Amino acid sequence: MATIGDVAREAGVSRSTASYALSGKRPISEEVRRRVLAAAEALAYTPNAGARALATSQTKVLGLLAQFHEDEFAPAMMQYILGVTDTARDLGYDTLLVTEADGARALRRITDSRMVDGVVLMNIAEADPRLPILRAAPQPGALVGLPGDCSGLDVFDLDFEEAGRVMVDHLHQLGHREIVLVSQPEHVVERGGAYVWRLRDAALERARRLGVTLHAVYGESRQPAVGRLLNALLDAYPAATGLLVNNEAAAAALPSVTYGRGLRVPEDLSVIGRYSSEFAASFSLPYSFIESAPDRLGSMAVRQLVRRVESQEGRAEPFVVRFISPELVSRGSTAPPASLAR
Amino acid sequence: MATIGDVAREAGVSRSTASYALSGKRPISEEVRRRVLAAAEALAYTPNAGARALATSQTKVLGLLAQFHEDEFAPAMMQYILGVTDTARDLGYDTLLVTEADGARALRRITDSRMVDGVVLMNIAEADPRLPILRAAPQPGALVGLPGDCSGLDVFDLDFEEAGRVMVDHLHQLGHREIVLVSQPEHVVERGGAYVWRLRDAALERARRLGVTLHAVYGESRQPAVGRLLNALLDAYPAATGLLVNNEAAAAALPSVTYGRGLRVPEDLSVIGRYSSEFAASFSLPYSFIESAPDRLGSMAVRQLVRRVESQEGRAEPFVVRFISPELVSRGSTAPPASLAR
DNA sequence: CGACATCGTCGAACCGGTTCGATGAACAGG
DNA sequence: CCTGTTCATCGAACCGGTTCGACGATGTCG
Repeated sequence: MATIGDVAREAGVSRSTASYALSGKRPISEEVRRRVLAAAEALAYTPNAGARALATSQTKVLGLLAQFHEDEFAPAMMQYILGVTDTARDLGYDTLLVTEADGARALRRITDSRMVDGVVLMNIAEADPRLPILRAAPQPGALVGLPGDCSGLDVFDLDFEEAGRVMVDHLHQLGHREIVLVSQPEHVVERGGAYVWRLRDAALERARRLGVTLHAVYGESRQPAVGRLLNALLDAYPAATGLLVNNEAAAAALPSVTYGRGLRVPEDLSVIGRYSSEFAASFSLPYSFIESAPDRLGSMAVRQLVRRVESQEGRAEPFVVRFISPELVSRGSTAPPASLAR
Repeated sequence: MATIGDVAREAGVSRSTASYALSGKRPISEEVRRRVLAAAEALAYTPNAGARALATSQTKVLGLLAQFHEDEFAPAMMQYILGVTDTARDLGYDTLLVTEADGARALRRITDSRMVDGVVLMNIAEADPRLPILRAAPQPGALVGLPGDCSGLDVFDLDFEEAGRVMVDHLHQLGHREIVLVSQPEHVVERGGAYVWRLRDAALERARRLGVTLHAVYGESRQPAVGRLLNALLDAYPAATGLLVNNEAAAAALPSVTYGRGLRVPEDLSVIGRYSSEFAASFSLPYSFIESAPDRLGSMAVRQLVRRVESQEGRAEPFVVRFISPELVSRGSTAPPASLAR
């Protein structure tokens, strides 16, 4: 493999001149520049990433820490990851994907060893053990997900509280007065998945103010448990006319449950989900839903991260906490309850 | 950040001695070793990855090239990726995930710059433009998926031909004589997705020999197109009693289609899919299926790759092409056709 | 008691880039 | 003609590890 020394020899100049000719960081005569570029081309020269990283303290690699828990729904993750890798590449960075169970140790490893210029953290928990490590790390970081303490970090997330209110408002306006909200499994909450109760508590609060009865329950993340749970819920609350689903697995399982019970959507039951449009398309979900915009969130996190990485102004800027406001995408799965129908 | 020079000074020894004490590559007195380890601990020393890569020509990073095409089903990809990253980490490697559209250029970039010690390629096409680059690269590579020309490469894939035969045999034994096979969209085949016609052609051949009528058609990868297609198929072949689905999106969409038509599985229609058990669980699919074992394939590819990376014997070993034999996981979605029922 | 292994440690070189200060040539101005 | 710039290029140092050969202090043996 050709080194810059080989290129310099081929072009008949010194190594430093070759370097400057290639980087353009100092004026070089047209003649020499041409010779160097020709030599680099002829030898198929590509700089050695390790050597460059050592010299410049820049790796042009970003870390992406994603955690896959047994009770989470892996397919929904893909869109976040693609948002990050695609945007990173557009900005000239490669992505180191770390899925290690011990996220804190993994984060320490890749930051301390200087493998990455910055890190994006996903699956943020309320009290995430990775955050103290990230704050102490020499590289900047960005979060997709809102932790309890955002200090010293850039944070991007869907506005789950507003999402909860939008869902309740929408059904209330149509005339619904008894609604069920299916959240993620209790495990997700115990692990610190704050977004679950952020949406739920906001929804409960809004329902209370509007005089709507809202039954908020934990869901399951797998079949057949999630199907059984949905059936049990519909049995337990026969008067409920609306169903809010903040749980991808439950949303994916719902069509077969309603078919099985002979329920028509929206005539017998109005449904609103919360997931990405990609997810909706993949799983053929026929429900109106709050767009969770995973690709946009991943992309935003990377852009902000790269700004901090690349400029000292960026590094000094105040930290941002940015919420995407929930957009309700209509698929016609809501209607006034049967009791109000003419 | 502490360097090995800092550790050496703190321990009162030379840099080389500190290095040997940490690596154990030369005998070091117990006393000195203790001092060095204590110093490293005290200073929270972590070797700089770039410097180490430069010195040893080893990065301890593997590249993972995955392509996401518009008309493919992204959620099914996740399991392959996890199989690779988890196994890589077990063996001491991190994973650089590259999803660039121009896979050939991306491959050249990460191999030429020596960012990775080896590469795993996914979504292999019959005549994959990345293969010549991989063969010329200084690092070894492993494929998940079977290309037209396997020379000089380690290849891992499901035995799709056998899968096609198993599916047909199974339905034939139950008494089915007219079957529909839904494959991936035509685009996937045009792009070189050889696994599609490997399964299809083997199934057609076996059906011919058994005197079974097999209608092989291209599918779609999205809703609502895939749902419409399934309905159209069931209209077009009313006498068909069996359905083979080599298409994740079609399998995911099938439950609502059968419910919608009032078809019972397996009484009115026997169904066999081809996907992973993870996928089946995520999407609540109630069908018997050929296990595509993405995590096992990813894991096998990484293990073989690491063997080649880490030993000169491994590097010299003959190249392997290894097929996972298709396992039919029963979910009770097949039965004798209604015409034979007592 | 001197020659010779053995053991533990050190210094220097190297991996392949980048970057700073110095140097020499060409040229303008006094 | 001499001085002072400007411009292009070079040499050397540096980033932070690893590794080879050498060297001094022991201990062993004749």
